Amino acid sequence: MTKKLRIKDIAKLAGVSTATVSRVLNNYPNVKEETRKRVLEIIENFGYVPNHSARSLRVYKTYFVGVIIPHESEFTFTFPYFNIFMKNFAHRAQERGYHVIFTTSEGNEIDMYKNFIKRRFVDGFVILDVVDGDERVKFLKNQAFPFVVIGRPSGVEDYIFVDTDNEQGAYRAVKYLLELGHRRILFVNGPANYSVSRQRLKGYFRALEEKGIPFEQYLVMNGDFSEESGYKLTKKMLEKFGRIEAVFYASDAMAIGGMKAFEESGFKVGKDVSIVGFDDIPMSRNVRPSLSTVSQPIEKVAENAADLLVNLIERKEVNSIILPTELVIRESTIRVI
Amino acid sequence: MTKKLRIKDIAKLAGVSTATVSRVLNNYPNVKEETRKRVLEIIENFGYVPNHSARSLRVYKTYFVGVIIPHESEFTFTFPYFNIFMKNFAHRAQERGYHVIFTTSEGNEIDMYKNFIKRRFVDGFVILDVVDGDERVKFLKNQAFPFVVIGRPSGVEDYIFVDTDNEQGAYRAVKYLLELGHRRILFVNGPANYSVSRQRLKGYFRALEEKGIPFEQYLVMNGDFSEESGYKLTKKMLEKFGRIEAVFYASDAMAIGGMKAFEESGFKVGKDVSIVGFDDIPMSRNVRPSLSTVSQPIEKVAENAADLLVNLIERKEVNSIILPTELVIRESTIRVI
DNA sequence: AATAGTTATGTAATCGATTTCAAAGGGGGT
DNA sequence: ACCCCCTTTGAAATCGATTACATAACTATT
Repeated sequence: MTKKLRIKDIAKLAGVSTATVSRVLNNYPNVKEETRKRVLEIIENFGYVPNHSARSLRVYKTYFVGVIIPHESEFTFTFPYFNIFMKNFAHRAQERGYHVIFTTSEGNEIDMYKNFIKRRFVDGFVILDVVDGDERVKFLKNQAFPFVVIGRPSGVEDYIFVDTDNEQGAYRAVKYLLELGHRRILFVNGPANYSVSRQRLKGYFRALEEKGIPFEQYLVMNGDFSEESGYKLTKKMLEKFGRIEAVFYASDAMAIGGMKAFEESGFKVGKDVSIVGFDDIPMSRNVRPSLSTVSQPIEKVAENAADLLVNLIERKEVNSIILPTELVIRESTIRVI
Repeated sequence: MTKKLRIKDIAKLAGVSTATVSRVLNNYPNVKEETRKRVLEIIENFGYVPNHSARSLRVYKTYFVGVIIPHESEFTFTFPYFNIFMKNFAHRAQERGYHVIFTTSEGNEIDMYKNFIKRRFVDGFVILDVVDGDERVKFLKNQAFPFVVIGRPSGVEDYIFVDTDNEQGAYRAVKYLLELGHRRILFVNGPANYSVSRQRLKGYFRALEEKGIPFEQYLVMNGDFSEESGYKLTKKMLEKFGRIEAVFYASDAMAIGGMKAFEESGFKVGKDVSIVGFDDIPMSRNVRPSLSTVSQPIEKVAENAADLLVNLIERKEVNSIILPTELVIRESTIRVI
């Protein structure tokens, strides 16, 4: 292991003081061009890089941002593409000079955040998997600590977020089902206390309204985004209604659960019944029939989240962002007129 | 934001020196019980937590470990369950007092590691997605920097790893196909320069040998673990052989690609042909027919990796670990005698 | 040539912990 | 009362950077 170099060593080698080396490192203006060159050359030759802890201690910044996931959370389902998010978030953050600390929390989440802040582990947080009135959002807001929310919970105010246009996505999906000729469209939504659920319901409502079709409360139910809940709710609906024309599910996982239920009851999805999901998880391309769904631009969500968070930390101007979704048509839907 | 507390403040409040507070914080023996109590109470009351950078600087340890993923890597496929790995790895590391820094690298990977080491970002690394003669392994070994490898590459020596028993897994899968009555079993392996491929080939070979069936080189081919490569190779085999009894794929993704190819050619998987995958990714449960496969204990791999890495960092005794796999029988296989 | 105003550089303080070293305090034995 | 030894404590150095402040060196102006 090459022995460690300190700023002092570089200073001695270049025949200057540590202050000058530091000025060169941090691109200060008042350094003679000749000196700057000499110092940079030595830094380059010896491959010197400043110690992160020392710098961090002095400037009171860590250049780290935190991602904390509840250990029990089924985030994989409620926020699909988690790894794609992480990859793109970390990448963009890194381009901006920050690194990501990833951890899971067990029990009291807020304690984890408190601890991170007090220890000065990170300069900011990104918050995933939020619910209405989210305690973490309240806490961080209260602490005036930089953070960005993925999603758009209600019951808390005045925070910076990145979200996809759920209302628009649901609207397009339902509108498409209507255009195919379906009239009675069931909607298996997510949990009622999620803002995404509220937004998707709005979209569902708007599409019906536009076509002059009355909204019927009994056609809407709440699952928990999981495959199992999709399966169970579909079973229940089949018992209740006998025959079903079309269903819009608020997650691909629920839609896939629903597909199983239909098959078991002898209905062919994409022939006897049309279904549309939400998320466009990889599996949706591979189920038989492949699933028509609303696709979310996760990469962009991640990149924007990183940008906003860094801007927030560096006190630049920031504005929340809503990204458009896209309807992907596959085999699970069929025209009836 | 509650104003920040320093060890000095706690010392003053408790009427002792900072040295004593530090001794209490770090559980040193020579502190009078009465003093310890008083100091602890104040620490508790004021919610004091030591600054991480300062501590880090002084003790020359960061209590961080690094996970660096090549940005272009399709690790999701070659190492499925990436998020499950991360979740469990981070959780166990945290239990041991360490946190995870996650990042992606672009271009020269080794530079990234160098940088992390020189900056003293982390105390150790875990390395995923390794190939034979992996440069990162060589580099870190050479630097004598603590690291743990997931998998077991050849061409590099004397490193600590956590691996699943690929040889055993392949052996069980092929043995099962033989027991079902199949005789000519094709094998779509992974890339030849991966140790997992070599190990799985060994298992395939052993199972055949045990039944006295001669090994035929032309029945084995190399894909790249991706769904597409499974599809293409299967198409090619169908052209070549006309009819196929059974295939063992070295990844579920390839097996699922293969299923498509069979269906397109009019063969019913689980009736006309038996196929077995490897990995047990979530999708395998949901394709039709569901996929028989070899399941890997990712959670345990992750936990063991964290334990080994921390032990390595703390200079405790460590031994590499090989974890058993399990054969999961579903609908894609059928008995023929 | 004297002076003012920049520019370039160095000295030393600082960030907040841990740890070395020295010394104070307390108890036991003679 | 004295000495020794062990426990407990504090003062000050230290980790490796950045930065406030002081000063030296240079330029420009009169």
